[in-house]
Amino acid sequence: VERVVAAALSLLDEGGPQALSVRAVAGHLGVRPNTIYTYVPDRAALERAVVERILALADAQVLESRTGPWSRRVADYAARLRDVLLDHPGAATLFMTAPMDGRNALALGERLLGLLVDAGLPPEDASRAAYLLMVHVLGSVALEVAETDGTRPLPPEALRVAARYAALSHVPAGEYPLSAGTAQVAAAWVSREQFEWGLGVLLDGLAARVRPA
Amino acid sequence: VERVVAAALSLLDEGGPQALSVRAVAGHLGVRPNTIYTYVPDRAALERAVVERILALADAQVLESRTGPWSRRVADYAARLRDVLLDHPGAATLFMTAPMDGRNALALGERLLGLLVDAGLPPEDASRAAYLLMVHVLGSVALEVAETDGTRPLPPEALRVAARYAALSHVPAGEYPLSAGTAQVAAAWVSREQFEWGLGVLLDGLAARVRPA
DNA sequence: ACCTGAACACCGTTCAAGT
DNA sequence: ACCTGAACACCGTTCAAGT
Repeated sequence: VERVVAAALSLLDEGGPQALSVRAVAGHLGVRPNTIYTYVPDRAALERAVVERILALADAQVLESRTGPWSRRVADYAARLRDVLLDHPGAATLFMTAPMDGRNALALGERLLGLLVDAGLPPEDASRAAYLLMVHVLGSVALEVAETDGTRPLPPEALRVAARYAALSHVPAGEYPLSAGTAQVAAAWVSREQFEWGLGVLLDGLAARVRPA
Repeated sequence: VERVVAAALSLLDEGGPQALSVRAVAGHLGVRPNTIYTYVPDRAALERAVVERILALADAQVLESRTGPWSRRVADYAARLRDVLLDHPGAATLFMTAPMDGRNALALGERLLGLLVDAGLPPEDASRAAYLLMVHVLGSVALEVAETDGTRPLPPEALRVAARYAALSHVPAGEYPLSAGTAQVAAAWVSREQFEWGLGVLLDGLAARVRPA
């Protein structure tokens, strides 16, 4: 089972999202296509397993710094998650598609919840906030990756932003004055800076919901 | 071209995300598969066209109420967008996959930007905020739809939440106390209430960046 | 438990050709 | 401009069978 998931992930890393297929995994293992069904019930399960595998990587990498203000700790957590996902761009789409219901997803969620409860959020709000943060991380990564071919490694951020800027220069300023006037910023929508700006807005909003200690 | 996109959308509505294929569209129009390439260069272009088509529906539905506080207007705008997307669940995934670079996407973005600039955000922040809001809307909808089969109409929210609650009841409280303790809330992650709670957090964070009038 | 051959009902896309 | 036949190189999945 492990080798099957590993093969699937390396196919995604090298060839992007389309590179994953049951037959390709079989080929990669030197085996006939139907052999895969000995290990995995169907393709959807294989995708869920890949998601779980990547979450395991994330779990290892997310060392919870117990120092600093809670907003900093949450921001670090989110940034690490993003880094891990961007390191496997071919698999990023799967996170929007395959339900994150495995053990590793639970473990990650529990940790994030802990961080937010420690911050002083009521448990109900902590739960909502955890999901809000995941939507931000997963959504940002998915949209960022969607503009690439999904192979690893991603082109450097500066290049991707520059390409967007070139494309945005064709926006007619007469018809769309605001969009044209902020093309520089819109080009950088797929950047770490945008991600963290958004995260900052989000954390400010959460701060207002922290109950006085 | 129009009939091709209409056929694609109705396939998605009736059969979910997997129902869209070049061959199925051809079949739906009573024509051979390769005929489709007279109208559209490839499958990716077809998907972009579907996205544009749905954005056109959204554009029609997003009537900008000029009354009320800016945060209310932005929230209404986001909620309408969400409604339109949830009304075509089979196409929701396409929004995380196909770049939103068409005319209708631009028009929608320009309107949102206008709303945010009127609110008093500096143009650069308005641009970042517009994207942040889109990530929230698109991300929330995609994750919400991912737990269904993507056919139209979606099961009622109450049913989807109840199904999640049943699944979450299996979370071991010993290992994941926080998750288990907030299962009720986590079940409702795929609800309008969660969407608007998150939107509220976001708007509060943005309020702090509005420059004094 | 692990693997196979053979088959079924599909894909996206290209090319030369016809009206 | 619109459509076709024929073909190529693929898919996911099932089933009966073999070790």
